[in-house]
Amino acid sequence: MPELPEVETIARGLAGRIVGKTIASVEVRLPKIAVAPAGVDFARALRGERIVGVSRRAKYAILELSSGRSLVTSLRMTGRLVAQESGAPSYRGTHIVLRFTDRSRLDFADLRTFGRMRLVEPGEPWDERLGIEPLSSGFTPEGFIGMLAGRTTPIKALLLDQQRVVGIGNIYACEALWEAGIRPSRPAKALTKAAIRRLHHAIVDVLSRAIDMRGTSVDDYVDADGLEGGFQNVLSVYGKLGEPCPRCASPIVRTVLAQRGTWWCRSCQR
DNA sequence: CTGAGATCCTGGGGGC
DNA sequence: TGCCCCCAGGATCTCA
Repeated sequence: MPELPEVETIARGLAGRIVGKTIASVEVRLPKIAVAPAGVDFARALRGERIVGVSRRAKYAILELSSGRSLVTSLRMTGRLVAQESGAPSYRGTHIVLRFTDRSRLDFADLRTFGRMRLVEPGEPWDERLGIEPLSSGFTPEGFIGMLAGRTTPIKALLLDQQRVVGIGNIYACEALWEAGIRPSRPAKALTKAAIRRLHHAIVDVLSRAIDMRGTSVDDYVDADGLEGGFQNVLSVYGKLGEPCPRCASPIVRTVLAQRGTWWCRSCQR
């Protein structure tokens, strides 16, 4: 599942591969994937656009286009955004192909077809409901304390809520809660300020380390060059049912919380 | 506002 | 071995 570190890695990789290129043609093989404003033809509108930048907001990769429009891509669970040279084979489930004037390509593949590429007009609000970026200076321990105040929601569910803090998915929610020593089911309002500070630090730490290691490849994630990340090799609890906790050696358990598999240590997460 | 549940898909795992 | 069934999971929408 591409979360913040994976999308950040993809965006950085794409920036080095496709910025400056001009779109010659667009092939839409599965129309529902390509979203455009009413009356705008996705493929036709993109033709002739030059890629002037690639960025990330939350779990979205954003191609900034020369007209001022943006191409906002969500990968959901199995989406892949890969820069390809001319003639390179496509991944299975490739639904949209951007062909550049130098004949290289940008492929969007998604086996489960939950992802989207959305063409956004200049100034069109598409991210109004997104919360704060956890790696921005605006994400402070004090602000995080205020965000959790009075909330009865299990802390893990709150971490997954993109209207609060963006970019955290199931993997990094589990890992950050383990690092902070917090039980995933704890109501947010029941956490002490000290625990919230630990969690704030753990979120920033886990996401930063995962970016340094170019993301976590547990399912389908690959970066813009088609390469796997490295953070799956240093996970502490995610997917580790029955394995010893790296901190206290108790076996890792799996429960379901907010409809998601949740791995944690009964002994040292309180 | 808040939280719960349904929805979308398909590969892969479990059961027999 | 083969086949069928069922489920995970992010974001969005509906409903209470």
